[in-house]
Amino acid sequence: MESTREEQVRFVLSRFKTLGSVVQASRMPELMQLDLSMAQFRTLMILGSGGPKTIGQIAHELKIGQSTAGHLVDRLVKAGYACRAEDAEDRRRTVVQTTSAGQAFYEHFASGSETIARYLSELADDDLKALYQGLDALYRMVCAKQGLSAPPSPESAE
Amino acid sequence: MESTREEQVRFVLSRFKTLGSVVQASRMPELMQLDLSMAQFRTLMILGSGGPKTIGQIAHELKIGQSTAGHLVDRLVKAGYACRAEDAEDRRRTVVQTTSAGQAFYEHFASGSETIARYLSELADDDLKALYQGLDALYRMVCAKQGLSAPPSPESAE
DNA sequence: CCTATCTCAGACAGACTGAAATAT
DNA sequence: CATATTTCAGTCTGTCTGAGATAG
Repeated sequence: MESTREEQVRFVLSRFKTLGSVVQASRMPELMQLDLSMAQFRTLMILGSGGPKTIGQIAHELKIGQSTAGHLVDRLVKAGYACRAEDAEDRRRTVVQTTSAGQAFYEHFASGSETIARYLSELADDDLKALYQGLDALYRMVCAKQGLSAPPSPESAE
Repeated sequence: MESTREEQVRFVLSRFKTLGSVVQASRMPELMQLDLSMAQFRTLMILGSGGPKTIGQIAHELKIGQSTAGHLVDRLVKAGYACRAEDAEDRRRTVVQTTSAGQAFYEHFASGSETIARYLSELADDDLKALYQGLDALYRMVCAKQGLSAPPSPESAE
């Protein structure tokens, strides 16, 4: 491996790109069958990434009226992707969150990790270790740049 | 690093998951502004991943009528994400393909590699090398499992 | 005549709004 | 009374279909 640093960066990037295409391909069947409108899809993505939200918060993030946001949530609930619960602090508020089906769908879309998982366990020992080291370093870089919470040690991994 | 293989697999997977969430977060602004319906979005994903297609092929893949597929393509063309060209072999056929804007959107969605690129170049040398080795091994595993073309050597990356 | 696409007319669903009703 | 959400018209846009027109 005698390539320059710059070449290595380009190479890693191209691998990320290719693996991204594989993950995207794994998303296609679900995307085809998905019976959600774009507005509903957006709502599901917001709930999946941002956790439970009130109707008002959803309306604000999507820049639509509360009436419309309520309708969107209605449909997500009917489709089984979201559910409502009363807010204990203020019973006027309804907190909306993903169901397990909704969260699973979001995660499949966000990371496609089930797709990766199928290949990962068959890697050679030293390749797995290398991936371990490289991804962890990348993760820590992302955390640092985004000012996220201190990188948890390997032991606390999900 | 004294973890077992199984722990390492779980750890790598959790890192993929987290990085996937970061990439997903980077997709949100575009997703919010995206003025495409779900049917149009699906069509764009098909064109982006599968290359140029005729109206008939698109209709078949989406399991809709050719009339509807034609309308969907119309809108993608108006939105600037796709364009039509005559098929040289059979001038009855119209070949539809993504514009550069459409392809860029697809790739942003599929891999989110621009997001990764921002962090990659600042990794320490040995972490970058490790990522290089690990991702390449993973890529080769994917190629092997999917019976894809023989893994190109590092030099032919991209 | 056959095939690929486009055009047209019409049914239907979802998104969205603003105003009024309800609940806390 | 103020706030969060729902309900209630009503409009608009997009999807989809099938029949018929057009082109190769």
